[in-house]
Amino acid sequence: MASRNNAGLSRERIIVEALHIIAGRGLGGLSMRRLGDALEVEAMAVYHHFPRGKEQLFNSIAAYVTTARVVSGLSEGEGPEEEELPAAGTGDEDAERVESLPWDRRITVWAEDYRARLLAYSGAMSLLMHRAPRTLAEHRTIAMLDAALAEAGLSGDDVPRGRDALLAYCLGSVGHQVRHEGREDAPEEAEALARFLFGLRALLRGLTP
Amino acid sequence: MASRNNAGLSRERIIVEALHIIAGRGLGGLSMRRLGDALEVEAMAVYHHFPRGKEQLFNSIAAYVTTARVVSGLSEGEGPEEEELPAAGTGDEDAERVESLPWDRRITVWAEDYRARLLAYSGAMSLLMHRAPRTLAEHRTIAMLDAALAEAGLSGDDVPRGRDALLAYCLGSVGHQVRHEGREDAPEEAEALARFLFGLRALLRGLTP
DNA sequence: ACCTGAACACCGTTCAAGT
DNA sequence: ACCTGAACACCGTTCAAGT
Repeated sequence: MASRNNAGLSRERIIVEALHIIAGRGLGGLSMRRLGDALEVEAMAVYHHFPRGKEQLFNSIAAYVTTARVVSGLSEGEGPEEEELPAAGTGDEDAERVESLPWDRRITVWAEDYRARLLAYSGAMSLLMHRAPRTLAEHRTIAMLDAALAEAGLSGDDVPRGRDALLAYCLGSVGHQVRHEGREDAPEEAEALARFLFGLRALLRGLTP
Repeated sequence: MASRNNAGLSRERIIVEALHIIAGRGLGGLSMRRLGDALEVEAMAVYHHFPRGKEQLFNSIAAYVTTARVVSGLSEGEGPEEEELPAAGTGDEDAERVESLPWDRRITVWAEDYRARLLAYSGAMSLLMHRAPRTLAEHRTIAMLDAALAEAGLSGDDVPRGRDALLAYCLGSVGHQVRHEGREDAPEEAEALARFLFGLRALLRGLTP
């Protein structure tokens, strides 16, 4: 309405605002026009930052949600559908402390963190079902899981299989939880976390040769 | 166009046609108008069978997808958002044969079947992230899993926790698979199934006290 | 480079009307 | 009971234009 170029517009600001709308009104409540309003800009302005439109915005949201603490802007990937987010800047001491832990603790720390992130943006869970943008965070996660599983004694095909089992379990655990969120027989967060850890421990135990 | 009352319209026909469209053009490609066209009916005719509109249709699709072989029509649930689908009619001999298996085989048979069903309607996976309609099939599945886990030696809170871990793993495993479907580093179905079973065996082993 | 504003084709849903 | 058809408010996206 007031009509002034809002120079602050950036890919990250747009994504954060989109996640805000998703949190408040659900994924179906996110429209380009509403997103524009929230950013105090005409809806069509976001097309300048996401030329391939809502599809690209969704991919970027999926990348953002699955990526550890974001630092700066997003850089355009070279592939047709790629989005890249740089990961953690300030948490390097944490990283060092984590690396000295035994393999199962390392996986557990990662899993709790991943779960918390997915839960924080639970309104975007359905986006993750059909988008696996290649991010730096994904690459690091796989490397970390594979190393931990190798340390646990797995080898050969068991490593990618065990790693996929862990990724699937975390994704599914959050999916299962948000799926039941509105129901009166759904456990509260404390019990949901307890169940998550119970299943994770079982999976880790069963994975060990 | 030709304009004749297509008396054959029913809830199930609508759902099946909707799943057809979803399979072909994705969830975003399903519109009431397109659905009407496919059913050779005006779009507004489906509102007579789903008075609460697309939201109710989505809930019914979620119920349909998570429910074993459907037999007849869908009956209206009494709760505000409930949909009910009757389960298996012809498979009773199967059920008897399955009941005589050891607990871990019973769970594995169920898991493979559940996975296959989710995979068959993989375009609707994102619908399942925010809808857990109470179905007869869900109730039976929980009863079966709880009984099997009790037989395995679990007791107390470990039973619902173990059961949720299994449900979460199956959901997440399919989610993880369809999530990576377009990517060139995605395993083919044979390897995907192998990974699914590998993780399931690990989880079952880890769940046993 | 970054944003606007009008335009177009499409969408979900309501409602009065037909049979 | 079951379906039609017009209408309304909204949507994603394109494009020419502004600065």
